[in-house]
Amino acid sequence: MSTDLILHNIGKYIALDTEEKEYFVSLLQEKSVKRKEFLLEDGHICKYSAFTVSGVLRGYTIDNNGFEHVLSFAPEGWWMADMYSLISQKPGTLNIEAIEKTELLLLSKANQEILFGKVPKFERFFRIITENSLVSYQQRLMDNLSLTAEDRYNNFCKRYPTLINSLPKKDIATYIGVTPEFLSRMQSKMLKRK
Amino acid sequence: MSTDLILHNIGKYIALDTEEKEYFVSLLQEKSVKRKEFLLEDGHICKYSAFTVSGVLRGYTIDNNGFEHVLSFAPEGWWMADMYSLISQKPGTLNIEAIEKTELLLLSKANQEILFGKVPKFERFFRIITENSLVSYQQRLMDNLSLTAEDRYNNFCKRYPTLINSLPKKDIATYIGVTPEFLSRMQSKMLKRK
DNA sequence: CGTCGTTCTTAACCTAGGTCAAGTTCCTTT
DNA sequence: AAAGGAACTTGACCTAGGTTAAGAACGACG
Repeated sequence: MSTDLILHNIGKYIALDTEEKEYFVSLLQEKSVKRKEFLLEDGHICKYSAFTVSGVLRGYTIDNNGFEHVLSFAPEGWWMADMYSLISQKPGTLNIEAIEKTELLLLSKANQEILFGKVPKFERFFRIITENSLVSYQQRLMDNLSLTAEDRYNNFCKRYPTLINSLPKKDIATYIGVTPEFLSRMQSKMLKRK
Repeated sequence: MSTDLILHNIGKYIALDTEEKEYFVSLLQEKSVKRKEFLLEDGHICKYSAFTVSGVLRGYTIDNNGFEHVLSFAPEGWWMADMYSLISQKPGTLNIEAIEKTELLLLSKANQEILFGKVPKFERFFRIITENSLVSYQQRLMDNLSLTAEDRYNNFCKRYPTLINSLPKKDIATYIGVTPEFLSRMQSKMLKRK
């Protein structure tokens, strides 16, 4: 599996020499998940950060009434993990499933710690991407509290124009915080208005 | 101003020798903000991370209809910043205000970068607290999508029992994502039930 | 290429929580 | 201690979005 994408990605934030690159890559393992296959199920302990080389992952929780809520998607070039479980090494609540056939590179928590010891620059890399992630969750939280469902949907379309056609509508719905039925009604209303 | 609390706090995640502690402290500046005084206003660029030594800060945004939404509180021992603005050095949307007289230690973005260069361990410290913060925003987002207002209120009371009496109810309301009027009605309903 | 399960749509009805308005109580400031 | 403004409460009414149900269309797999 090609490691170009992941190295390019990291290269945006920290500079690595050839040896460091090779060492980093040696800590990764490849994994392929089929459509609808799970990478992680709730109640289990998350042992890996997953980087998507191709395909898309979906991370979601199931509430007390059995409804799904999408926490995040991980298309090409994105990382995915149950951060709560990964950090605490306690059973988590996230389900991670492939929406389509997906190729991953996995970095185990154990290897990540070893990496931090050997190449401290990676501590910086993960600090930076965690900060960026934090900012986007803060924004999403404020959006949920202050925007209408329609505005949130339009934001989603603007922000992820490529994703919009490759994701099931029901998952977009629960990502932006509405029921699939309501998204459907909203879309037909928007069409009529145009 | 005492730096015991901040050093103790950092000590939970990384070990520092006396010299490193002194160096770190030398990069901080003290600041005192009065009740209702602003530390940062929206439209400005955030230049500092603030650590609360005593008192409480409130970080909130104002939406298009003029309504406030509390993003976070920073009581004793917590950090506060407009992370979006701090990272990007672009104008932000967060207002940071003292709820009561508050004593702060400020670490400027410039000094933080210098600190990372001189004592790389701090990169680890900030990675870890950013990860923890990320996890709590993820949890809060899922709670907003799956719990009723009453459950969110009860969670808040359980999680921050000490804060509950020192914060204005209107701020608790917009933190959990309801109007102050609705929180009021909810509370009287809960009293009657008991 | 048919079929069976998922996903999507539409419609009628429902409810949690919002809005507006008017009072009351509590503080802050002088 | 008085006054003025926040913060809080309560009530009547409203609406964005949820729920339930049933049919239609899509698409994965044999």
